[in-house]
Amino acid sequence: MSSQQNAECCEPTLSEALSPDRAAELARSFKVLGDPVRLRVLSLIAARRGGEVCVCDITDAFDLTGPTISYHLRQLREAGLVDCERRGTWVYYWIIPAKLGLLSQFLDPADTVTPTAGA
Amino acid sequence: MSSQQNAECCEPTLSEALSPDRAAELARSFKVLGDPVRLRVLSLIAARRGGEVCVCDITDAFDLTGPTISYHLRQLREAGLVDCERRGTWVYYWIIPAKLGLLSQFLDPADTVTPTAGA
DNA sequence: AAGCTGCTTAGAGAATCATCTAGACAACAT
DNA sequence: ATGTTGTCTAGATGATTCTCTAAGCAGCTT
Repeated sequence: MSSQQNAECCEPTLSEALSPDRAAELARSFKVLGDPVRLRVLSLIAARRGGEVCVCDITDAFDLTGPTISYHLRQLREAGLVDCERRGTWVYYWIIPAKLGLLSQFLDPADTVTPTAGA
Repeated sequence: MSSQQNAECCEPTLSEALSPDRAAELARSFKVLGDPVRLRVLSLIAARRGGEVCVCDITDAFDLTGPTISYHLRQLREAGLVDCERRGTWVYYWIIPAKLGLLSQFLDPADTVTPTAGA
């Protein structure tokens, strides 16, 4: 675990020029979000009251094999978007809101120069 | 142009279960954001005072050929993240804040159940 | 301990993607 | 009209991705 390499002081927004390193880091997160299955998995986890979902429930919700779901969960995990814990037989996943918040804020147009009304 | 197919009434957030169609639509946007070059291009456009950037300025900022930049700009355009207009010799690009806002809000953890502190 | 179930890892194959070169179109200049 | 410059399209290619099957580990049950 520990997937944050370049934790810098300030969270970037689109309105500030992005260094190549920072861009690569953010792009990796967005790329992980850029798959419909992963987005649905993430949504399924986030929508769950209690915040935790068993892998078996996720697998049941899709027409995909277990290994495929496992692959997508790993992508989400390695991107720092979710974390998991084994409890006995089952493995439970939950989302990491801080990471989502960082990405959300990066895209937030409130922090971004509005075109044709720029200040 | 006109890339919004299923404009529904409410913008989705992660906290609500995502339909496969909606997930596919959102994933396409995030996939476009999931490339470091495109993210830097978008940042370069968004950071520009006045909100508009000539393609030639973008191309100059990268160690990539013109066609490659053009390819990425097309991806951004088809995702509805930017739009462009030709003015004489040059083509100018600007971002579309509404689209960014939609994606930002989708990821906003304020709209999302916090794990272990769920409602 | 032997077997069963839940989940992950390993490896393979088809599809998609990012990049390039070559060529085309658009607008301006001479 | 012809040439020059800015941008885009077409086609090709190596790399990456998503999915599967097969096999492995972890923990429970008997």
